[in-house]
Parts: sequence; C-alpha cells; structure tokens
Amino acid sequence: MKDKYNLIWLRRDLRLSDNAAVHHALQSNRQLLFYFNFDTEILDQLENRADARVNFIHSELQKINHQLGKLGSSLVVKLGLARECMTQVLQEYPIAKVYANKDYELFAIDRDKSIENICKSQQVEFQLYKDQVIFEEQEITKKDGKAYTIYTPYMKKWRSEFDSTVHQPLEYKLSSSNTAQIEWKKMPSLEDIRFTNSSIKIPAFNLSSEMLNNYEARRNFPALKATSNLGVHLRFGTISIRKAVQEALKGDDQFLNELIWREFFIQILANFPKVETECFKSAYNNMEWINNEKDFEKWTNGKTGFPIVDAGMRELKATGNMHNRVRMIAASFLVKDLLIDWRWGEAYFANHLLDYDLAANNGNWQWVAGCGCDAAPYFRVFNPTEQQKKFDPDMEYIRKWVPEFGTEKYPKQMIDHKFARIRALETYKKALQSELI
DNA sequence: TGAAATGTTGGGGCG
DNA sequence: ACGCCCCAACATTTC
Repeated sequence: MKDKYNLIWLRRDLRLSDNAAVHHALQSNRQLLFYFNFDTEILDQLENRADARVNFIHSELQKINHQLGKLGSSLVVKLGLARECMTQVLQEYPIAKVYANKDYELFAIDRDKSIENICKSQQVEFQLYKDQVIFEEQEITKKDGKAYTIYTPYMKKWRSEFDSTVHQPLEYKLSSSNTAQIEWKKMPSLEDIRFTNSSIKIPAFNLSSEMLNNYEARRNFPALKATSNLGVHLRFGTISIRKAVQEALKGDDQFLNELIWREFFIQILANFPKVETECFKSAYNNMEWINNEKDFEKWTNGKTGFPIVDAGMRELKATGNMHNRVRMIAASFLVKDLLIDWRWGEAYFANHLLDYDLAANNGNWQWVAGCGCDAAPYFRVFNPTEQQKKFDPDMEYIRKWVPEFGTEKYPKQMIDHKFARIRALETYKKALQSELI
C-alpha cells in the first residue's frame, strides 16, 4: 500500500533526528506524515495561560514544521481531545500505520490504549517504540525478574547491561521522497491554542566537557553555573536519551548516574503506578500532616525567613528552574519543618518547573519525605542554615534571589528549626508505630 | 544526597 | 612533676 502514509505522532519527542518512531517507520517504504496534538485534556489543567512549557513546545514544533517544509511536507497539528483529533486525522489522510514513542505515565498509557482501539477499528496499525529511555521497566530487573527498588544495585545492573555500540543515536535521513508531500501549512498560533507569550525562555542545555568533567565537584553549589539544563530537553525530547548518554560517558561518573536516576524513577513509576498518589512505603500513608495553608503560602512565596529556602522558591517562580541541591533543601523544609504533605509540594513543583516530569518529581519528593523507595530515612532532616553554610558559603546565590536579606524587610524565621526537627521526628515515629498496631 | 547527641582524646592551664 | 579540669577536635552513635 504505497499510497498510504505512516503517521508519526509526536508527543514528548519533539525532534526529527534520532527518533525511534521515525527510525522504525522508515523501515517500510511508505512516506511519513508528522502529527502533533495539543491535547486539551492536558492543557486545560495548566494554571498559567502564559506557561513557558507550552511556549517551548509551540516554538519547537514551529522549527519542525519549517524543517518539514523544506522537504515538501508539513506538520499536521490539531487542538482538542486526543481521541477526536486522531479520528479526524485518520479521516483526512490515508494512514496505514501510526508510530509513536512509548510514554510510561499512567495517563499516557490509558490514552494510548484508547487511541490504539480507534486505529484498530479503522484497520490502521498502531505501535509504540522505546525512545524515552535506554532501558524500559522490564529490561533492568533482579534475577527473579522483579523490579529493583534500590538505586545502587539498579545502577550497577544498568551499567553492566549498557552497550555503547548498541545504544547509539539512530542514523537516518529524511528527504522529500520519504516524507508525505503535502501543502505546507503554518502552525496555529499560541493564541489559537488559547495560550499567551511567556517571559520565561527555556535555556539551552550544556554538555560541554568543562561541565561534564567538573560535574561531581561543582554540582552542589547553586551559585556556580555548573549544571546541564538537560532535564527540560529530555522532558520534551529536544535531545534523545541516546545522545545524552553518549555525551555523559565523556564526563565523570556522577553525571551518568543522574541519567540513571532518571531511568530508575521512570521504571519505578511504570512498575508501581500507585506511587503517583500514594507513598511507596505504605506506613507513611498514616502521617498526620499539619497542612497549614498560610505556611504553605509563605513557602511558595519565598518568605519563610530561611534564605536558602527562599532563594530557591523565588528562583523557581522567576525562572521555572531551581538548583537541584536547593530543591532538596526546600522540599525537606516543607515536609519536615512545616509538616506539609509532600504531594502539596509535588503539585507546586509540577506547575512551575520547566523540567517537570512526573516520574522524577514524584520519586524525588518521596525520597525527601522518606516515604519513597530507597528514600532518605525519616530522621535525616536538613538544617537549612547548615546547608547554606556548606553550599552557598559566600551567600552569592542568596544575594541574587533575596536581595533584602539582612535588612529589616526580610521576614523573621517562620519556625524554630530545632523545635521543628524534634516535632518531625515525633510525628514520623508516631506514623510508623501506628502501622504496626 | 544530614545533623545532633554523645563519646573519646589530648593539649594546656592551673594548683 | 602530677593530677585535675576544661574544652576543642575528632569519632561514633543515634535520630
């Protein structure tokens, strides 16, 4: 059926090169038609109409559309529910098979199942491919076939299974002969999809040898520009994981470890989907959180009186990013000092982080709260003052985001850390004991 | 990818 | 010279 197209449904893999779905679709002799759905089921949940992530998706798609235009093709874009949009596309174009890259979130798995059913009902094939990870949730397991729930043995197995000759970037060439030759259409504007311009721009990633070779030594100091900004690009697929790992292998071990942490949490979410709403360790579901809304507001606004926490929260609001060391400190403060449910913090980060990814965000919040797999033990409480002394000794980061620190305008500490620490230990102990009864 | 509490050691001041 | 105390510095245990 040479007159039909292979449909490439782009989702969080916003690139034409080194894309598994494209690679597989090119194995047949059909031409490729590229499609993106602005899914209103997802977009309607976003609180901010000027969401920088939507801006980023939109501008990356525009780039893709122009690349396709040069090949005599065009990107097909639909706004609406995934099922309805796919139904329209199948009516408007002759499609033999839909190719997409697998997404491991429960929402996406359900969506993809229903789309598969729509396709099958119209005699259109539908297939998902591994693209987002080096190893999927069933590929790195213990000897008994069960999922790892501890990072270090998972990491060792991952490294022993990894083969740099196998897991290379995918090479192929798109041309006017293997892409659908259709009239080029301009993308709908941001306003067309009911969003507006954001002042926040997504920073480019940095995988320079300078960053990679000094990663372990410098990564914990928020005042240094020593991190990669890779997260957001992996989130939206503007770089492939294969390429990222290839580059990471040129640096110190720690940087690759971070990419392995990412896959660790992706496989945890895939193998234990309940973690999306519940504690991995069920004993912690008995925690008696205080959940004071005024306290939560002080935290989100960066007015806790603890400068390292406030700097991080203000950085997040202003840039959509927060240094990872500071994420841990701010998260620990919310959960342990204020005794606010980790899900509140998780949801807030989900709304504001450009690099928000369900698996990583959930995994790391549960790690800080002590309720996750291989988590920090509950009695490990960060002292925001000690952390500041260690990781921002010259207060360079703090002065940048909390310029009024040291003046009378800066709020007093909202809680006594020593008191809060003891209260947290008691509350956690109580939750863990109630499980035993 | 903690920090506080507690224990141990050893140097120096002092009677 | 000696014992005693203090306490900083470091080590270990505990949460």
